[in-house]
Amino acid sequence: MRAVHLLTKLLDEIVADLGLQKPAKAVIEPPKDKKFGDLAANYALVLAKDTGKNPRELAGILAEKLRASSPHIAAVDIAGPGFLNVTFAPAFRQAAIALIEEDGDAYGSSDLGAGKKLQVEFVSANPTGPLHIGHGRGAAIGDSLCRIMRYAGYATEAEYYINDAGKQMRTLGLSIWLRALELAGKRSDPFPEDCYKGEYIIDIAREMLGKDPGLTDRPEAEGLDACYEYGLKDIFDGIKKDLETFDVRHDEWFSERSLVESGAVERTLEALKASGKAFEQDGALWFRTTEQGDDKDRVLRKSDGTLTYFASDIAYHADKYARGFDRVIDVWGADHHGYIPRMRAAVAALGKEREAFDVVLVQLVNLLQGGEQIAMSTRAGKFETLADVMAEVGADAARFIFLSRKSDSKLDFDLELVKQRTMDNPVYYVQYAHARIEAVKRRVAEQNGPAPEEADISLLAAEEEMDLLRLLDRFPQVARDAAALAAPHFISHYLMELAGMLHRAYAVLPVLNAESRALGGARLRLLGAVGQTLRNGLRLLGVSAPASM
RNA sequence: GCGCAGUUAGCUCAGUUGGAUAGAGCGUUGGCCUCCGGAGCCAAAGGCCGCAAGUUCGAUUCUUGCACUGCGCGCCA
Repeated sequence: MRAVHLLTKLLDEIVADLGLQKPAKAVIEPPKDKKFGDLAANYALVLAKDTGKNPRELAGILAEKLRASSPHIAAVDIAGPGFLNVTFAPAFRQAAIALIEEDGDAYGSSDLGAGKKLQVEFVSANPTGPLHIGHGRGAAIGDSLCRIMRYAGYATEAEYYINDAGKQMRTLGLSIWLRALELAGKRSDPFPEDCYKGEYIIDIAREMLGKDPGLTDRPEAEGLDACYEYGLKDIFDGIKKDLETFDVRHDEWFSERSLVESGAVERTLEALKASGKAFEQDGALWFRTTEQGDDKDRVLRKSDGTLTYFASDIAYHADKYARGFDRVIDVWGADHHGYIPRMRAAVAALGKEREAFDVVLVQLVNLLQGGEQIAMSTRAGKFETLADVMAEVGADAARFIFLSRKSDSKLDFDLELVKQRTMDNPVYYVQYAHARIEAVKRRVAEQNGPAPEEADISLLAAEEEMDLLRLLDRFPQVARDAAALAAPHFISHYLMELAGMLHRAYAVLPVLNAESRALGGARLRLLGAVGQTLRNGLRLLGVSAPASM
């Protein structure tokens, strides 16, 4: 980031000096091959397009001015069609260490979000059963996103939306009630198809009967209510516990029922009618979402008088903005993608700009064991639930796998692989890099090795050392990109690269047996900076950075 | 039928404002432990970036068409 900043500033000044407009498509990035230098700029290429001049000629002018512009720039080469390949002076590279030491846990943070209030809503699973592995992926992505956005300067809150008002909830109460009747020997009809058939429903019913043997003697309406309330609480306690085990925290648990009961949904519908966005037809109330590009208009209140899920969802999002959030990110299962256009239409109708609402889609997780698919929707699989999977592979490994793919692509989660400690399972590779650095620090302290105070940073000149410095310098940009594109996998990929570079350097650059204590000390500080950066990145993923393994 | 995603090495996947010789891990083959942690390192082989057109100095990236895979298309939630 530092290097990019400097070069951007210098080039912008030069372009302005020449009386040219900074091209919109100007980009500065690390070249694919490090033999091209530290950073490559395409300024001459895009300026040539804008001005109609020869790109290599322009590059020559820019390069000459750039060479004279700063002592930090060691070399500027012109390559290919007109790239400017810039190499920085070693002292400038080496200064990254002091910067990282100074910034510490904040190295890589930014003010991209400028303090704007952001809400990330995720998991929000219907409380009709325990969380499964797919929810785990959503939880990992949502939680990591919160950490990344917070790091990038957004005032971020995590929220769980509880769908406790709809038909599914009545079904939950009914399912428990019927199981209770069965257990009490008062019912022998087949269990209805449309009720929840999971084992956990029977457990809940049994538990209720244990506490209240007279449950099934009560009138049905009363019994159903009791079953619903008890089941909701029981399942929610389980969900909260599962999320806790996964180190996922929500700041707010928002109840759909509270919206309905407070009249907020009705008020929202009235407002939509008043503004002409909603209309009556065929005895139902419709929302004109087609005005905003949806395929068809959507029903808000059915002709039987009941509300659709969409109706309360509009009220819910209105409530989010009313609570002062400038921006909202919903993390949804990819099977809900068809819902996005109407939700966008709703947000637009609420008078919010396009940037105020984003959806991160999370694709399905395919749970495998040794390459064999495990069914998740039935109760046949032993590892059906998130809790079971966590107990089997651990939270760190699971999170890293979830966060090492972009969210919008399918993910095979193979229990055998995730348990293995190989590069098929890179969390250990990254954690091992951190543990190794900590081990070196311990060893150096024990054996009275070189101290940081003895370091002469300018001795860091080996290829591996410069490679590490280059990579460390890139982290702030990676963290920023991850925030800007809501892409946690940028972080995990960067960490794998940094860990790989560390392992490579580790093999050839001893601290204790360095040529001098000044060099050993410098390497110690370099390793310290790598360790700090690894910790910062792992923290953004919610994965631990162990001192030993 | 319409819509949304995906298609990159044997396998699992990176690669966003169009750029240089398309990357990583696993797997395969061959090397490295008197030396701070071998959960590691080094090297080699492995590619019509789904197919075909178009846009231009340049396309894995943008446009269009086609193929295959997954998902979605209700006065369900």
